[in-house]
Amino acid sequence: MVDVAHEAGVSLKTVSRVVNEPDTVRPATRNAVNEAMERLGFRTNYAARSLKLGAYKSIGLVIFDLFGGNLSVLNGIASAAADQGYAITLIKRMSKEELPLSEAARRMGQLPVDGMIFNLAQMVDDFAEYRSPVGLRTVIITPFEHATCSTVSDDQEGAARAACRRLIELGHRHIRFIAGTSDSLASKNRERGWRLALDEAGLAAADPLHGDWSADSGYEAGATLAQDQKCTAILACNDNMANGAMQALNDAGRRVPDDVSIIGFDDSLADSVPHTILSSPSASTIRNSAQGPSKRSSTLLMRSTAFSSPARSSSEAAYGPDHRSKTTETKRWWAFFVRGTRIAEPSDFKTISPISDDGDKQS
Amino acid sequence: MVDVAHEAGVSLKTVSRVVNEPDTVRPATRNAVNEAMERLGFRTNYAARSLKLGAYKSIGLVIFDLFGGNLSVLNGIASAAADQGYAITLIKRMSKEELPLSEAARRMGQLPVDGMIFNLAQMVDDFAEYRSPVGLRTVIITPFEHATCSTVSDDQEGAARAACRRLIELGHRHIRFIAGTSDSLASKNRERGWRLALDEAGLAAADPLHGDWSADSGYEAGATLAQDQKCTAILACNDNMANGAMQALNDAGRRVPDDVSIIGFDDSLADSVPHTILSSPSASTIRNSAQGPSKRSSTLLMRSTAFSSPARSSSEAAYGPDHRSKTTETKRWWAFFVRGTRIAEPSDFKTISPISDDGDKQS
DNA sequence: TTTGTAAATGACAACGTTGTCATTCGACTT
DNA sequence: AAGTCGAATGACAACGTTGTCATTTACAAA
Repeated sequence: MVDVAHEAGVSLKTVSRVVNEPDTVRPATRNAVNEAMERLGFRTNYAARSLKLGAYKSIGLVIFDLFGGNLSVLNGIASAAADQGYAITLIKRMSKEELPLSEAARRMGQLPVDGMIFNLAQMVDDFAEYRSPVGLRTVIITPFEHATCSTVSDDQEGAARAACRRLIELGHRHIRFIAGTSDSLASKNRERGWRLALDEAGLAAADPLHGDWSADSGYEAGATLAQDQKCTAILACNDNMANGAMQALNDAGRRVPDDVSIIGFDDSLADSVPHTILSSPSASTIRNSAQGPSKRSSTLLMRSTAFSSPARSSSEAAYGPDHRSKTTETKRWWAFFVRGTRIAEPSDFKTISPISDDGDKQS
Repeated sequence: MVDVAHEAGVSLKTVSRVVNEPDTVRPATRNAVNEAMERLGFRTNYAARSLKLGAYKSIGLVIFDLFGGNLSVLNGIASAAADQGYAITLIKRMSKEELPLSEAARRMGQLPVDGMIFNLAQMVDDFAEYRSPVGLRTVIITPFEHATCSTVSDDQEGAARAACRRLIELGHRHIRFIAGTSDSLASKNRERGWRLALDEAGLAAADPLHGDWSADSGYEAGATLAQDQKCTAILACNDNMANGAMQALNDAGRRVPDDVSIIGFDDSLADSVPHTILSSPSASTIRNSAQGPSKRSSTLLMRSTAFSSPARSSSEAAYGPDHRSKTTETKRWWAFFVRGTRIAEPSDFKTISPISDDGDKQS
């Protein structure tokens, strides 16, 4: 910058102004400075600026893998951050055990970020006792409340419940559930929603089947369910498994959606990864979007880390306890989708599942 | 840090040493400092450190969307970076037109990164005239050579060629191609490889069909190809389309793989997004991994931006021309996969496609 | 106890920017 | 032409860390 100032024959501060508040400097001067910058290939030194400003304009994202719903989260946060001129800095968990919250926070604390978002797809051991490093706000995407951190979550339970309710309204009586991996929070909550809807209707919940999110595991579950002649509807915990189950049912001679209705959850990027629904023209599924929590969490974070005071110098301000408010939100961000298009209300739903009410075999 | 030093009764420099080179400070002192840090919740200020060191230990990644192969790239770079203690900072293109290289570079130049990687899934207008900002090395993942930037690329052409060759070896004579979107570089190169193999064998290349990566478009193409009775093998530009085509063929009464062999390309994360192959138990496909270029490009970048001199002060060093070497690499990083497992050589391949050599209709 | 030597520690400047506040400039009024 | 006032610019310190180099300390040998 000193070179630019010299080249343009102005002071350091003027160069700074041209960069940050061009309106306050005369056009002639501004042009001179801009030309000098161009000539010298000047780029502002981000470290120095951050040092002065006390903020990085970047939020850290700890994500546990790059798969399904997590991708959606990454996508949503990247977009929301970009809108506010924030960058996102990514830490990905490598192996299953590797990254408890505290360790992730420690690593993130080393990086130039103003705050961080944990996308907690599965429960970790140190969730309860985790405390965010002072001065580095944490927002956790999880359905559980945390003692000190804000949490945000899509209402997966409500989504599953609504879907299951709709199936019940349509006359289904034996609705089975294909769960995801047992460590998945989303799977747990969807299962809870499914049970809830059945309970409300006074229906019994047959044992859920357990998959691992893969279409293969869905196929396996579907093969088992094909034996259950009573079963006329299946709630699968993601679309891969729904797809697999559908194949298995077809292979077993049970038609989808004629004999059996299948509803899946799709956390993939709705616009760019339309694999399940599209890959099988005869599939009947619902989607729920996971973009809500990601957008919300980044907003939360960016608001709270917005440039408040130019620079915090007193140790009290920098290291003192974090008195900012904590938020706990579990909202309905999900929505019903059929073949890529959003369904306004579950009432539009009947297109999905023509039901043979008690026609077939139901004793 | 000054608070920690005061609390522990030592100098600033000693605190710095405890953080960076703990071995050089006596255990007693070290403990005192560590306790003080603990008590005060001290985190090193990354901006200040970077300011002194002249490096951020972070690489920027410009990615055009979060889909298919790009995901794989993100994954690979994130892993490689983490191994070296680097963070990655992500910029995602929002809309189709939004982000030419120069604009992306400008934005990235604002961020605390030591270098950047462009994952160029499609050709952009300003590719040729793009020049990386001085002091901020660029590596581009693309099959094209660039005048000043290093480029890295998986040999997509070679992969398609090898796949097509294998089909020819197996007796196929009419092998058709389903292309991806026309702006895709990968699609272009795979098409080239397909043509090459056919040329080499003296076979004619029927017009390629054009999809948009979606299974729907693959279905459509498959429906068309089902009419072509001569066609016994299909090379689809990704697995989604392969899957769609397979469905269409099945629906048209042509069995896969009995009547028609289908080979797809899968750029998804091989380990975590096994949708196509797994979703259809009867599919026969190949995969090629895209992790190679991502790993290589980040290595390239991290090597070239490694802490050379503690801090660059002279304007010559900071803003002078970039004399570092440029690399252009197009390697065979791809590999054949069948149902999730790697096939050592195309010779293991015959399991895929039982062929009715000239039995059927081939005049 | 004294000396010699290596290890441990400290004082201070510097990294490149921006905030504060003082100063200079330019244009408009009288 | 002098005076006035706001806009434009500049001088300087400060942000929190680390490198350099000087100083102190600890310990072993004499």
